[in-house]
This record gives sequence, structure tokens and C-alpha cells, in this order.
Amino acid sequence: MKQTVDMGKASGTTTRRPGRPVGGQLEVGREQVLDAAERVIAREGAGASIDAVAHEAGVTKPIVYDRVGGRADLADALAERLSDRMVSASAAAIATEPGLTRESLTRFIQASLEVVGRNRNLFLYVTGGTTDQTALGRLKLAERSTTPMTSVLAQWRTGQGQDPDVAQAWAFGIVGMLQMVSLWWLTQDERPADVVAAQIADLLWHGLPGAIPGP
Amino acid sequence: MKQTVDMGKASGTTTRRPGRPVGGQLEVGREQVLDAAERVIAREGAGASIDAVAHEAGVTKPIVYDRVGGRADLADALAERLSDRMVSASAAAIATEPGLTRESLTRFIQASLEVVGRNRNLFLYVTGGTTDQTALGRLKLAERSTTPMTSVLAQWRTGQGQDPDVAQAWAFGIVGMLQMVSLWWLTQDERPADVVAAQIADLLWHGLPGAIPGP
DNA sequence: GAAGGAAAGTTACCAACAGTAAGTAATCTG
DNA sequence: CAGATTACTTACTGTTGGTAACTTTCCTTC
Repeated sequence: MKQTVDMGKASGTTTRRPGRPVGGQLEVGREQVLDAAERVIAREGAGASIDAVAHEAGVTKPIVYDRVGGRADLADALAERLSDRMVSASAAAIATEPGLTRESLTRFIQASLEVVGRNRNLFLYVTGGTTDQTALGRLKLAERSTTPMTSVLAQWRTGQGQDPDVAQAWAFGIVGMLQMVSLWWLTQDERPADVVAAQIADLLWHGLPGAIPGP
Repeated sequence: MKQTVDMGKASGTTTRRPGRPVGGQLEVGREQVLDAAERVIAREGAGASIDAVAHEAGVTKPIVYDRVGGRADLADALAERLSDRMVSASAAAIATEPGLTRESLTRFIQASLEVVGRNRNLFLYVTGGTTDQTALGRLKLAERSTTPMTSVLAQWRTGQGQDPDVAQAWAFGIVGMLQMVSLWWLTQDERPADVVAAQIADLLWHGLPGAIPGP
């Protein structure tokens, strides 16, 4: 890498030249930069640098900073994408029937796992460390996933006259459970997603004493 | 910082000199370096550098590398310390009675939360990002916490003639839930740990339909 | 008791990377 | 055609993880 292409002129024929947009040509906007970041991360792993992202997008570093901000903002934006993907896949998995059953919960979890499996490196990039204040960044990612879950849970609780205050804690707990299980599952090849999903659904559905009799 | 003290001689009077250990004097071993790392992190936050750790320990950087290895190893070692602290606090909280009840589960979770609260920055350092492969490092931390939990769960499952294979997935799930809830709780001041612990215990004990009636 | 070796550390360095300032080429406006 | 504006690039700074090479002391052996 690094190429050492520093001499000002060079670049043979038609150089990409500064100035106003060429006209109706392809511009490199925020979305293109994020797409490029996803490609680099998918290809080269979670350790991708801003330079690598810029190169993949066909631009230089300051453009990346202009379009998406610093590294924390990049991670945020990608986290947003990934959690949107997870939320919509999970929502689709339980949309076939009203209410929640053990089976639809299993599908919900399995869908979430499969999105992680399809976005392995992106998941590692987003949940893993990038900047110094990553932990709180991860919380932000989680927050996006929890928002719809929280409102559903709160609605249910309110519907039965119970304190809806638990909804937020539960949502964060469930998201954390899913994240950790996903991470663990990624390292366990040969362990089918549907089996793990069913196991976790069992726990969330029946609770601990549902399977473990007390003293 | 940086001091710019580069001139070879200097240093006035009694310089710390290399060579064999001075005798019965204090040596700087692995534990001292880890202690120093904890102090720096507690004082200055999760963004502490290796240099800062070395300085706090009164040694230079290569010593840190000799004693604990690189940054990933440092995070590992600190994760080990923190999870040991959490495991023993949690174990103590449920040791007062045999078997598991909703009340002892609540105390278990609360103890875990309180350890996190007492080691705020260390928790953020360990669960947050440091190196590029942090996500897998976090898995290792989790693994240490899950090991005792897995064996307990597996024992229970086996005792009732059920597949103990779920134990590992459940343990990772529960640890992930606790980590995320802890992280969220850290940002919510004025929310008492015992309340949150009771809420999470409710979820883990009764399961979702225990509180949310089906369609 | 001097010569050789092994410890134990320090200094000084390198490479990589996040982030930014200053310069430059095209386009638009008058 | 002059000047402002836009949009981008080059080239830099500062920090930090990690390491190589040198130095000093102590212990051993002849």
C-alpha cells in the first residue's frame, strides 16, 4: 500500500480535476463513501483505515471527513445502516402473524443472526473498537435497535396495566444478548443459526425456571 | 508531555540505573504494571496510552511490553481482573441460599451492576475499543465470565435430563445482556441499580410471556 | 582479580493513522 | 476577462503502538 504516488502532475491521461461538478457526472456523496467503507471492511476486515476507505471511494481523505466526519461518525453511520438492516429483517420475520409466539421469536432471533452472518466484518467493525470512546458508541448503535423494541414492549406493558418503565431496560438487555450471542456464534462454525436461535428464544420465552426447576 | 529530555547524560544525582535487581528492592512486575494501568484508566479514562501506563508504573514502555505484552494483552489481562471481580461478587450475592430464586437472581445482577459502577472507566476500557480486533477480545472477556455460568447451567440441564448444549449459548446471552444493561445503566444517573436489577431479573425469570400475554 | 557473559533497562527510532491547513484548478458571476 | 466561489488535492502535524540497538550492572569463571 501507500503507492508513493506523490508527484503532482503524472496520472497519464484524464486526471480527475477539481472544481465544480463536471456536470451530470457521478458525484461522490455521503452514500457513496459509506458504500465504499462497507466494501473495504467486508474485503479487508474490521481494521480498515480512513485512507483505505477514501481510496476505495476514489477520493482523498479530506473528502471523507467532509462527507461523513471523523472515524467515530463513520462508525456511527455504518452502525445505523447495520442496525436498520437487522431491525427490518427481524421485523419481516415476525410480520407473518400478529402477536408474539415462541416460533416468531425464534424467527426474529434467527433473522438477526443471519444479518450478522452476512455482514460479518461490518458487525465486527461496528461493535468492535475503533476510537477511544467506542463503548459509548456501541451504546448508540444499540439505542437505534432498541427504539422500536422499547415502544412495542412499553405498549404491551401499558396494555396490561403494568409499569412500562421496564421496557427500555428489557430492550437494551435483549439487544445486548443478541449482540453477544451473534459474536459468539460467528466464532462457532458448524453451529446452525436456527439451533442457536431456538435456544435463545427458549430462554427469553420461558425464562430460567421454565427449564430449571427451583430447589 | 514529551518532556524532550533526550540528552544522554544529564539527570543530576541518582539516576535509576539498569542492571541486575538492586537487591531486596522493589521490583516492577506484571502485577504492578497492571495496577498502574488500572490507576491510570480510573483517573484519566478509557483512552489511556501504553506510555501513560508505563509512566504511572515508573518504568519505560518496553518494560510494559515485556511484562504484559501489547495493548491487546493488556486489555485481556484487565478484562480478566474485572470479570473475576464480577464473578466473585455475583457468586457471593447468591451464596446465601441454595438454589436459584428470583430474589437471588436480582442480587446477582445487582452485584454485577455495582462492580461495573465501581470500575466505570475500567469497564469502558475493557468493553470499549482499543485495538482493531476488539470485538473478539470482548468475546474473550465474556468467555471468562461465562465459564462458571455455563457449567452451572449445564449441570442443571443434565440434572433434568435435558440437552445441556444450550448452556453455553445461554451463558453468553446472559453475559451480553448484563454487559449492555450495565453500559446503558452507566449513562442513566439517578436510576438505582436495584431497580434495574429487579427489572432484568423479571425478564430472565419469567420470560417475555410471563409479563406479556399472547394474542 | 580481570575477562566474558547474561540480565535488565533505557534511549531512540519506525510505521501507521487520525485529523487538518494550505494550495490549486475548474466554474460561475459580473 | 477579473475576481469570487467551489471543490478537491497535496502535504503536513501529532500521537501512539511496537521494536531494535545500545548501555549499564551484576555474576561467574579462569
